[in-house]
Amino acid sequence: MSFNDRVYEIVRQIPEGKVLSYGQVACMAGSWRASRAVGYALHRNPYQGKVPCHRVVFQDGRLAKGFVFGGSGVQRQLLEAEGVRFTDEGCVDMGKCRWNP
DNA sequence: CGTCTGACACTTA
DNA sequence: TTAAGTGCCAGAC
Repeated sequence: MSFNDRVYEIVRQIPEGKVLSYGQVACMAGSWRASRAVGYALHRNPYQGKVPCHRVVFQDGRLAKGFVFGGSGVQRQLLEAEGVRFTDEGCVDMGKCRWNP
């Protein structure tokens, strides 16, 4: 079990309508500073389709600039379809949609 | 094996 | 408040 696998397992457990920040995932994985590693792990995303990487956003609730799996616009569409609230600024309502068990 | 880069987060100026 | 700098982990060269 590596840090990378831990990240996948955590992201995969995110319920619909909820999102997580890179820092949050990194903290659950063991190191809150490994936010970069989290982003890179999702970038490779070997479990694409099983791991909802679109539910992982910035700490502010904003989406990545140049996403790889289809574009940030697609990510917003996916999140909206799951019930995630978006502001006019294109940010997710972390106050209500942040998955915090 | 050493070095650089990258879907970030946090601190300080 | 905004901007810049620093630190972390994993992968690629």
